[in-house]
Amino acid sequence: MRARFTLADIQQHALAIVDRDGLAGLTMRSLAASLQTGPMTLYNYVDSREALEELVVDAVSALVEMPEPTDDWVADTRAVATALWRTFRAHPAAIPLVLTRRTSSRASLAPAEALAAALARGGLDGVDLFVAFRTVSAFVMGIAQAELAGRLSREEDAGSAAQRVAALAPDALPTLSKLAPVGAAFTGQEFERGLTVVLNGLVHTPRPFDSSDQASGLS
Amino acid sequence: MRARFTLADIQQHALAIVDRDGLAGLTMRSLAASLQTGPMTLYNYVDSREALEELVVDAVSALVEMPEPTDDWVADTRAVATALWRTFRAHPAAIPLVLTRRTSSRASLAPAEALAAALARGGLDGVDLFVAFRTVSAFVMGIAQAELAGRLSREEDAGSAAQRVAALAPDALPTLSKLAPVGAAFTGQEFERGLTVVLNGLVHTPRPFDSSDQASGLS
DNA sequence: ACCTGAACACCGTTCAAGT
DNA sequence: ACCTGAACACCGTTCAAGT
Repeated sequence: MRARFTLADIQQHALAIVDRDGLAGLTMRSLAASLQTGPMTLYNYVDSREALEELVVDAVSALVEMPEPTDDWVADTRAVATALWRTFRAHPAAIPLVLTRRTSSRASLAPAEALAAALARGGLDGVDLFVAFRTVSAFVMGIAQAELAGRLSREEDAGSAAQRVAALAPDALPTLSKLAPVGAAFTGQEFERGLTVVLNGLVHTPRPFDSSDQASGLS
Repeated sequence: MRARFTLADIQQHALAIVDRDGLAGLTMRSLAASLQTGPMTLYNYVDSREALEELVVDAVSALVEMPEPTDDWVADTRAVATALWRTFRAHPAAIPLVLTRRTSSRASLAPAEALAAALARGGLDGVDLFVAFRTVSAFVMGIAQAELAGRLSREEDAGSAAQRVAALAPDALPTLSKLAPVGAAFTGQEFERGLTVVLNGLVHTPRPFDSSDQASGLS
């Protein structure tokens, strides 16, 4: 019998389930039901649940709309990071998978290549390029998890973090107590502004990068 | 009958299981066996598996060795971030929980307060303080996941990422192909150097932070 | 009140049998 | 070769019964 499904079918249905029901909603059984077949049929296409999750990561990665390079490497770096951010925002429940599951597919490495290429156009290479790549990646992944995945999966409103902090002794957490209402009111621009900070760091860190070249707080 | 266990007992055993057997090794049943009791006994101390995982996050957070404040806010910010990094490095299997599970315990908010306080000592407040806090947090969390959790849970050696990339068409991934061997050879200093980039960004971004104040790539 | 065994409704996956 | 039902070894948790 010929193959009933394509890998793309499976990816599409799996991502749809994650988007609709969350990560816990995706099981071999629920995916099989979505494809109108039995659970064991999936094992003709996928080795394991782990492999299925990597397929979801590939599907999400393929949705990143890569920008065209320009002559401004900082703007290009920002554009790639923003493209990743937009994709994560559209599929927040999949973020933990993207952070956790390692893939080597073309789809998942294409955004990484675009990011590395933009940084290389800024004259970074060798260890400096590696550090810059890891730093921008870590920022994008970390803020996506904190800002997008946390909130949605837990059905938190914007003010709940503030309430949680307020419930504790404010004397022991004076700075967080002041910060919490700001965070509740100010949503959706952390990414852009935080990315500006990271990019300014890339521009203003002497090369080669070296942690002994620490900027003084008095400058 | 009096309580046989304390919450600290449960936290200690749970974290020990995660450290030894990984996240998948921690189940209500394995934890109960470790405590020499039945699975249902745990429900006298913990509402659910989710709550148990939050307890593990608290246990990890409590291990962060908070530095004393000095008169240098940049050094203090670095010290708090580094303390977090050291704790994550000692318990890499727990990192996905720390990234994913939200807690409001004193233990887990203490490092956050220390970080926010260090940034506030640098003159940051309001939205700028919030952005700076999120940015440093995102960098620490993101790089911990990428550098520590990924490698250990998958038993990857340092060169496997390079091999994966090399296995693909290098023509399509020219920058990553050059970058992969660098990453394989250069391990363990991404955090320090990346953190320097982020801190330099904080120092060199005009206040109030605004993404229109983007540094030019020509500076 | 605190404890806990039996049982239920799941889950991923092995195995063996179908076509 | 590709498909797939039955069954196995798990899992978190409800329920009810113990002390």
